[in-house]
Amino acid sequence: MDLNRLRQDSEFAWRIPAEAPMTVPGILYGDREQILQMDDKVYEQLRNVTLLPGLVGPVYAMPDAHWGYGFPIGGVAAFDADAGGVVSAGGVGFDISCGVRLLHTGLQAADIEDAKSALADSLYANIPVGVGSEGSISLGPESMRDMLEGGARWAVDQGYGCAGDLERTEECGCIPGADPDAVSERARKRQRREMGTLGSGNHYLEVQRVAELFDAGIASAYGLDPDHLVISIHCGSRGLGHQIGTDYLREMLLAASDFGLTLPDRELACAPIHSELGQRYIGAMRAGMNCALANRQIITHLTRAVFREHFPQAELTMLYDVSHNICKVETHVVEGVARELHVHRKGATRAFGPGNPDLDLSLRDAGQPVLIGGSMGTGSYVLAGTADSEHRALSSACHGAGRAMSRRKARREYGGRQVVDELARRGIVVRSPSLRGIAEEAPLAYKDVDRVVDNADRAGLARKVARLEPVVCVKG
DNA sequence: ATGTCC
Repeated sequence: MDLNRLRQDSEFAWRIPAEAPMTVPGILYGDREQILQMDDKVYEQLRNVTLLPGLVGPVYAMPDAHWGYGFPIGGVAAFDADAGGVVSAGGVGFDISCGVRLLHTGLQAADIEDAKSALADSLYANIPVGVGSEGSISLGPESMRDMLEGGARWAVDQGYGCAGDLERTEECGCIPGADPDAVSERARKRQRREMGTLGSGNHYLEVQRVAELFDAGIASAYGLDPDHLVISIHCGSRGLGHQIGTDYLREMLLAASDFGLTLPDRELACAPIHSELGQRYIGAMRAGMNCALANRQIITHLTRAVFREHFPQAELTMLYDVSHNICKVETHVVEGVARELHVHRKGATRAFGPGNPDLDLSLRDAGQPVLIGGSMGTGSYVLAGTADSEHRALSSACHGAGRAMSRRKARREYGGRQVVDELARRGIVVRSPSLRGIAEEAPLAYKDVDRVVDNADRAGLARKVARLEPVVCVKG
């Protein structure tokens, strides 16, 4: 990216000045080198977002930002419904409510050293993974509706997990306002047999070792101890979310001229929040969020069953579950005024600071756990939302390492077998149905997650708490 | 991300 087009606000914040016809500036977070290496497409896409109506405050790009569909991945944008604000299917992304759930195991790294391979085999055998993977659960029309309305709460009612899980899940596991009738028949059909499945791409289930702590106080509040094992589950709303995205992108594009919207990019198709279409999309998107929450809840249940076989003493309890592809209605103080905003976070993690009433009391003093998935074979991180993150980026932080090269290029550069062997030499056991997928997800196809997280911390988006290293990885 | 093109 050409730094000459940016104004440097601080060591870690770069501004696209709000020149007409832009109504708000764009802010990119990261160090000089990161911004320099960012694709020009991120600049172009972030600038395009600033041209949408009803924006409040700057639009933001997180340090892991890269080229996405319409909005950059790692993008944050907030709209005021009463000021003509819009909701955008491309601003949420195709994988609605993709997110990360982190579980404690109570085990130490040494406890599983001799059983890593067997554990990997069991996890791989019991948790469906890969493109089009199906589980043993099949939802009829009534159950589908209940799931779309109930989310993880529905899953717990069905026997997948316990009430304690919900206290540690965003929205207590169920976002209100979901509208199953706004979800197409095709979207539901695609999801019928996909509950409790990981999917493909960058989705995974990892057993990880707590490798380093950066804030002992918050780590203690989160129950993170050195050398303890945790489990990260990264997945979303599978075929249902994807179909909702596809359906509404098409509909929003066709309706754009009726709304008098001139789109800077077809991929930024959107609808006024107050329009019938906007409201219908929000209802469908919330159903997609409940689907993702239920999905991660069922996978939690499957994971517990596997661990019970191998380690009867293990107790899998929740640290937290948070989405990084979603539009949420939140109150934020902008220029001294509290406003209700529709905050789009696409590849950006909500990072509520201490005292936020949405947090369970057990987490409220420490702030919200911000769960960052690294690339395969590299570190993952737990951060904490801070009071500062509110005015830095509407309480948002990065979501992962962020891709550094396209999937196609990664396939040309790396062999799947070679990547698996290399990770095995480092003691990381990988199971996946797709060597091609492994090549696309090669660690070097991603940005340096350590640097991304360092800069998220230094930019004041969230505070570093712990670094996690992979031990076992089940990969889509 | 995705029954990797209805």
